[in-house]
Amino acid sequence: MDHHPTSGLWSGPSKRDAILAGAYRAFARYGYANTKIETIAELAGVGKGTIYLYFENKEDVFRQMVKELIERHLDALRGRLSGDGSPGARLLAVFELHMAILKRHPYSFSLHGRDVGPADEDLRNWLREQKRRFIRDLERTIEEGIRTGEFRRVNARSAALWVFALLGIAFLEEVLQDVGWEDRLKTFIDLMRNGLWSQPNDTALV
Amino acid sequence: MDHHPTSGLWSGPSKRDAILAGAYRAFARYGYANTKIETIAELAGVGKGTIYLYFENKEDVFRQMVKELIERHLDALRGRLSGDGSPGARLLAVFELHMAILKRHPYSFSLHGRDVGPADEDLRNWLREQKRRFIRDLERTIEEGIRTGEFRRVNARSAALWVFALLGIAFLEEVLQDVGWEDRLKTFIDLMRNGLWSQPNDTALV
Amino acid sequence: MDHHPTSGLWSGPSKRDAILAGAYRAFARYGYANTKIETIAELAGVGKGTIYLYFENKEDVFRQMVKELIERHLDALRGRLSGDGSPGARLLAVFELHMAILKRHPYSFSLHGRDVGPADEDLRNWLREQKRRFIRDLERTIEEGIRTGEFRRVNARSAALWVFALLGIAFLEEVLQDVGWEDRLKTFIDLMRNGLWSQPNDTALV
Amino acid sequence: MDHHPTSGLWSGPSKRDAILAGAYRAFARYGYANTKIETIAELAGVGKGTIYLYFENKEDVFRQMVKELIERHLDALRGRLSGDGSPGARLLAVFELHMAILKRHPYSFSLHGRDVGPADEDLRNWLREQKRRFIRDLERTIEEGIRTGEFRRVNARSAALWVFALLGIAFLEEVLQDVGWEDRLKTFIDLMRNGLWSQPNDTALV
DNA sequence: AATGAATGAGAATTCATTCAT
DNA sequence: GATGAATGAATTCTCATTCAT
Repeated sequence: MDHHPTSGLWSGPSKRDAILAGAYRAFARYGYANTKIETIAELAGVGKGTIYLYFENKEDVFRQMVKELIERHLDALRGRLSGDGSPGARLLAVFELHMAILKRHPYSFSLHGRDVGPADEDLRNWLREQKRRFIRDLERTIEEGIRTGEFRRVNARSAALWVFALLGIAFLEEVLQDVGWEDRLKTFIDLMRNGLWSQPNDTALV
Repeated sequence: MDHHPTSGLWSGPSKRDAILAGAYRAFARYGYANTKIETIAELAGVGKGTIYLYFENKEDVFRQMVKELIERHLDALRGRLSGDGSPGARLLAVFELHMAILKRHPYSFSLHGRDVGPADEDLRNWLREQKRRFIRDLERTIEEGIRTGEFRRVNARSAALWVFALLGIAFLEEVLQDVGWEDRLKTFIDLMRNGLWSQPNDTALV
Repeated sequence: MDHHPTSGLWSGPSKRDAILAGAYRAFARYGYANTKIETIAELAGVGKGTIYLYFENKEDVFRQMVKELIERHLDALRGRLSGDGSPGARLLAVFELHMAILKRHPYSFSLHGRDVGPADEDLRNWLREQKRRFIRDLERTIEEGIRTGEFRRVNARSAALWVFALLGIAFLEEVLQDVGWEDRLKTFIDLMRNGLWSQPNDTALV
Repeated sequence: MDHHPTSGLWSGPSKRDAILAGAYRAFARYGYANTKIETIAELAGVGKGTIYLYFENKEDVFRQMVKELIERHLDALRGRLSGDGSPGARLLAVFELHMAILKRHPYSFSLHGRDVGPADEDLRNWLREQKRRFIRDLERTIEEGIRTGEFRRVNARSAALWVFALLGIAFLEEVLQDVGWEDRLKTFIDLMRNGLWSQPNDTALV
């Protein structure tokens, strides 16, 4: 069984990692506002004061936690994007991995979808930049697919946005638990490939 | 001049509306934890104490604000979904309206996607129910389209999820401002109709 | 009986005054480090939070308290310095008032002599400036006395320093309680007037 | 080169001395409350834990530091007081040395005059006792001078207080840097000898 | 109804002190 | 002896909520 790149989030022996792991669980469970530093410390198995040896304050713990979380996730996806196979195969691989990660880290959801904590300007900018970079990577892959003829001739930039949006399906986790992951993934990929309409059509809208 | 159903969110003269409008701006800008009741009062142009004449407490302000926001948004979309035209045309109309609303309410996305505030069980359940209901409506429309032959024979439930996910494109608002709304919308709809791949293909994944 | 200008320190009805009065008592009794904000609040008869409506933080309470205390004291002394009578008489009046104030405000001592709290740069500069100003006023009075022939021809600036140093006698309050105020004042004034030596002498030192 | 008794305060190679020297600088600069044990350790060039090998706690560091500082200073002055020469000459010698010490140890004044740290009963009593003893020594010298006719017939106890107060001139160090030490000392001594008034006068006050 | 000064429960943060290395 | 990472008791400070006006 392969060791999933993100399954052992903050599993290192360092106090810093222990704190981030505790913060992850606490924030996911209670939301930012309802998480006490003391709770994080308890979950991390360290003293309250220790947190302040490694982080500025509560907001800083949150910020660094989110940053590492997103960074690892996107890095993992990027690994697939620049892997082997045709652009289409790589795009599907990204999808597959994304879903797998979310499946194993239900908490991750809460963070994406629920309470990204204080709308810290720094964090917001960082997130924006990360998204931008990832979308750029998607764009290049799509351009390549267009060149090889695997993809239709679409606006690569907009298509990258579209693919990124599809990754947002994460949000729906808690919405429909009655649809199995397998089915869901299969349909998504089918739609991504072939679209919803039975007849090709690009009549102007409205 | 048509009066857009959701464009004038809380534009009424009532204090309650003023408070919700202030809360909307404050929560979107600072996040739940960093928003002070006092700030909401200032933005609303009322006294701090007044808020407690209309709401139970801070969480209640947040809850009602989100509920009304989502309710109006989804009601508007539902109006299009049950309007005139073929299932496909109605689906596109929903898309179009969704984008238009987000265009006018840039803050809105923060609330949809990220900062749903405190881990309030009640609100979370309500949101889940709303999404479920809306997805069910999408599902029925897609089933109808499949029956009429307009759509391909796909798993309607999963396809509904997929469409809902696409609405999440809202997130990208702040990410890529260099892509015009028109272009983006056109490409999205094209992809939704026809998919990204040039050759129809439904080989099993992996 | 005349109402002493500094006897009713912070006797106003305002919360701010009440807090400063409480702070005065608390700091004098326990020293800066051992004074809790809560204690000040209790002595002031207000809630803990109220203090933060009027002051930045503990250090700010201390700073403003000292400033007002010194300001009133020096203003009172200055009143005598610019009053009626010959320069010599005015100088003696300053002395007399200074001693009287210290006699009535034993706490004041503790503050002067014991724990002037955090060596806050701002406060230190302010104190220095106050002393400087007061010494300048003393200097002018001494110059006037030299002109009128009441005083000997000395370096007025240095003499002003000397007089100011004598006011520091305050410190000795707690040292020798066995010497009565009357005797002490009489001797001090005598020495200030006539010096300690029986024979005039200005042989070079060393 | 003469080894000035107090000039090389805590200059020994022992850790204990290094700590006291660091504490001296830290307390003088930041005040008791704002001085962290860690800062003292840094200034002393030792580890934080080392301090607890030589001292009970923070208060103990402060107490011992002040005690040694004052003890050395007063011992040095006492040496002059019981030296050679007439009582008047010895008094002037004390003055001279006092000024010299302050000149080399500008921080010193903060400790003498202001920030005697926490309202530690033990330290306060010790300081009172030290002052009392020194003033008694001054008193004896003055009595001797009165007997020999060098000094005028004044209340020796009050005169001793007066002289001690004059030593408080230390305070003025930071106030007036534009007056040279030489001029200042000369004027002070002149005033101490001859008084400020040109005509002997001991009319009762008030 | 409307207000905002006042409050204090509750959370964040600090830092003297300990103790394993 | 020396150290400094770790700790949690003790304090500062915040801010939702109340209530007299």
